Amino acid sequence: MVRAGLAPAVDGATILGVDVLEPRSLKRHDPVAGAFDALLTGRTMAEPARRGKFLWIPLVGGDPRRAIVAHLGMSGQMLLREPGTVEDGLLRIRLHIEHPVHGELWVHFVDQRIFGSMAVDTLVPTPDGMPGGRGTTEALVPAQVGHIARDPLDPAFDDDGFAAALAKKNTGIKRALLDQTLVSGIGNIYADEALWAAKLHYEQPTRTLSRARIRNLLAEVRLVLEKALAEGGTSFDAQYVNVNGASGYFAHSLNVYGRQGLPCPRCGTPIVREPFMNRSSHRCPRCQRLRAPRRVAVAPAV
DNA sequence: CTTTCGCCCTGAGTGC
DNA sequence: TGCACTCAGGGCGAAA
Repeated sequence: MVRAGLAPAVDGATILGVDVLEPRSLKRHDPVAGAFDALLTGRTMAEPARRGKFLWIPLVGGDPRRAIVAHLGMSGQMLLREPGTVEDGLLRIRLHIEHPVHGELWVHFVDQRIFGSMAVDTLVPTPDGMPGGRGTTEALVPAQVGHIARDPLDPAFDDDGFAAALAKKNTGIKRALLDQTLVSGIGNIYADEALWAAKLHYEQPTRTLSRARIRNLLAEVRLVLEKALAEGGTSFDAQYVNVNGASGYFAHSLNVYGRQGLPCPRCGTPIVREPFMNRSSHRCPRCQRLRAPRRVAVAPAV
């Protein structure tokens, strides 16, 4: 939704100037190729693309091809503003752009916790030759995003490859969902929601999941991601606004996340919250129990 | 090689 | 009232 909102304003626009108010917001930028502002000033942007939680805006022309890369972290936002707008102290980076139709605009990278960051990065070919991400037809992806898997809403996402990877892994299903090299775009909240919908325990070993269960889980993941996109994403920061400035809460749609002690919407059993990877997992203790594998692979007794 | 862990960061919230 | 402390999140490099 950030990408879709940004697209009409930046596609075809030229960058007139760059203000970096918080250098720490450039931690993804490798200065070897040049300074962030110098690489951007005077360049024209194409349509933004997205893969997982990374957003990038390709620059038109140039050799090598480059793109503005942004990771919004948890608290990051890309906001469109009229020039002269007063922004509060959370503004980290500003792009001053001029669009052939919309005229001059400011693009604000606002990030309270400085977990997100921006960079100028080179574009490299995708190994599978498919478009680099949603929003682009070019088979290019920023170098630093190359190891990130496609997200399940990407038409080029490989369902069978994902299932095959799960069969080989020795880990729990939630760890796999959060592993951005396997599948991207799923954070702690969406993982809990999708696992609840699929009636799976977060520690269910991936190798015990049948193809049918994996298919079902992927379908639930897609529903969660689509709902989140439609509602403008999840954020618990009260000042959350989308690219047009409208408020976008998702919290009212949550079935398990943050609902410990409250009844499971499906069976009424109180939701529990359990420590997991220095974070927490929420699940229904009745709907989401560990399942025995259908076929147990037992080593033959000697 | 695979898997796990700690750190980055800061405002909101909690407890004394 | 004020202070100390905890928590939340995604990605990355280090450690196991």
